Amino acid sequence: MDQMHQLCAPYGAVLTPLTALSSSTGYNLYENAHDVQPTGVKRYEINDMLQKIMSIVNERLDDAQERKHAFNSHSMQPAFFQVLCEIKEKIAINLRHLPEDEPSDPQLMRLDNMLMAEGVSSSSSTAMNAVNASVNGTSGHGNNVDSDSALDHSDYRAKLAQIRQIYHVELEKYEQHCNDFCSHVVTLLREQSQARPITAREIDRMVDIIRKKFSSIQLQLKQSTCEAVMILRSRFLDARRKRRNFSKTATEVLNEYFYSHLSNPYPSEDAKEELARKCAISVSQVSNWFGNKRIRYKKNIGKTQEEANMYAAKIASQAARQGRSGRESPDY
DNA sequence: TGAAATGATTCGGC
DNA sequence: GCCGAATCATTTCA
Repeated sequence: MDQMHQLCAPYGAVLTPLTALSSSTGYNLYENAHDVQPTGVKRYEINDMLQKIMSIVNERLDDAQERKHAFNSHSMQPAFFQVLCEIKEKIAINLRHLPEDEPSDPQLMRLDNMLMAEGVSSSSSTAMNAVNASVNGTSGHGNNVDSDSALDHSDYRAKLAQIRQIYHVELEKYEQHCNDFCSHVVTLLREQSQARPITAREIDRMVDIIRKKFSSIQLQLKQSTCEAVMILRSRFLDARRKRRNFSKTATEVLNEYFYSHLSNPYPSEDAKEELARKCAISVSQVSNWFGNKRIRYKKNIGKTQEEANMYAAKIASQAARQGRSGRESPDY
């Protein structure tokens, strides 16, 4: 009887279900040890059975299998199963109180979106499109760097492809391990369901729990992949690292505009577009150039006077030439 | 090789 | 959203 108490102690109030066993199964466990149950099973047989259960973990697998078989075919097995059912009914976690579907992890969603945008977690063709868009589009520094950056871009693509490959290999490994572990647990629980009450829904629930635990590994993988992509991007696509001076012609065109509009060196949007077109750079580069020029002109107004005079003379001679040829000065 | 020049970015103000 | 100012990162030049 003590062993029965020890066995059931972790389950909490064991005496009640065991008492209930008396009425529900017809076995009276609490009468004296010499009593014989209605089925003819003596109380020491229960102790014997429980002893076997307790010692099963210390045994070799083959012996354990043998004992398990003995337990399953034991005449008291249905009664024991019934006791466990009643214990479970009283103390087990009620699945109805557990949320069925937890909302997706927002951090995981962000990482997924980023990996998708970077072309890491999408299909190969989509991935390459994303990579191309990222290389050609977001660098956004005009075309003055395009001619000699093709090599860098192919290097960038190669390294991104490497990251993508590592990510997929690791993800596959992770999924394999997760599936293996889940199927192992399912097999184990199904086997155990012969000895203790486990429903299919509870097994599914357990699989869900395991998958959620495993998802932290997935999160870590996605995080480190994102970090690798970020480092790669900053190394290859950082504009400041890729800075090239504008062509001499472009600088001349910008300077001509600046010094011919010295009283108000703020080109309109249309003028910026026109200058961008003439200089073969982007509008934002024109804006940057004028922003820098205004500040640096102001800072070094004495030093830049010579430059100002030079462009003033150039503009004047151009105007004179155009006047002679009957054409008006350029209007941006 | 170090200083100057230059294009881009960031940040606060309007 | 544009601008001035400060700063960064790179290129150019003596």
